[in-house]
Amino acid sequence: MDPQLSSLHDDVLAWFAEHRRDLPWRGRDGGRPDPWAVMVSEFMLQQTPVARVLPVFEAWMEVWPAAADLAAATTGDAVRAWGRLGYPRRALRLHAAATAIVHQHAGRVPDTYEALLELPGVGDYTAAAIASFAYGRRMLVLDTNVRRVFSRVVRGQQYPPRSVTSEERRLGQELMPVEGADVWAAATMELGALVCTARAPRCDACPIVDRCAWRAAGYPQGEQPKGQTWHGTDRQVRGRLLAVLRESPEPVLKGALDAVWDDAGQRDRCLAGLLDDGLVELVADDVFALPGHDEGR
DNA sequence: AAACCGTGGGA
DNA sequence: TTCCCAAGGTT
Repeated sequence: MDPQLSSLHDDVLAWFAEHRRDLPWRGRDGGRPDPWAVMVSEFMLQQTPVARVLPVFEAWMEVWPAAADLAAATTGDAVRAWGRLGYPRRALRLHAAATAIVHQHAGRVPDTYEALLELPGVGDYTAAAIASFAYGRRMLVLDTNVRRVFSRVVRGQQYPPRSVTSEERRLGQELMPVEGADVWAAATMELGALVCTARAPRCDACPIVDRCAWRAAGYPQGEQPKGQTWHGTDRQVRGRLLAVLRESPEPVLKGALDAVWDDAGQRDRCLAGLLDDGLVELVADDVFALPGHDEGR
């Protein structure tokens, strides 16, 4: 192997060995983690910071320690347990994935990228991550952290392209070690999360700062990806509506939902959208709840 | 393929 | 205070 590449691996892996966080979905003392725990964590971590996932993950695994346990619950229970993680459709998709695992995979989380990709809510990143972290398969795991690290170190640019390019895949494959690709994936992700951060990178703590093309180029400022609007959007309204239902143990009257937003047209459209998505259920005339409220179990 | 889908902590 | 953005996926 290219000796320069080999020393890059060594430096990143040595840094990881020292600074690796002991997260509950990671395996203990070198052993493989529980695939279901990996899967739950990956769903929760989609666009949500580790610190906010931690307590919800612990509670979730306590209640539903296996896919079959979640599949036996109602989707409403899943949405409520999801709490304030955001993007609650992920809770529905995780529930649907658990159901598919029970019915089509005998309750075991699939161990191939292809089978994982078939599950609801599992895209390229999540399929590769589960196959890698839970089963040790040699997969290219390209998350936002890895893409940022590679963009800076190799391309010399502050930010990666908006969406994954074939060039990034080619580079990622090239850099991926033959052995221990799973540890390499975790290490490069961790480096991006803890050191090579988006906002204020801690280059003084970086194990490969001397090889960084972005640093060598004098930290040229890339174009900021344009932020998403928030105030006044349907997402904000949906969030408020669902918060009311999530925090109420009992179904609520429409009046309680009407109170969260002035614009009645937008409010009703959002409520209809939530019903359509399966995040909310109509219990009776003008009475709403999270789905499965009266199903029992 | 661009737009949509939540939330809250830190800079 | 405002803005950024965090282990993406779906349509």
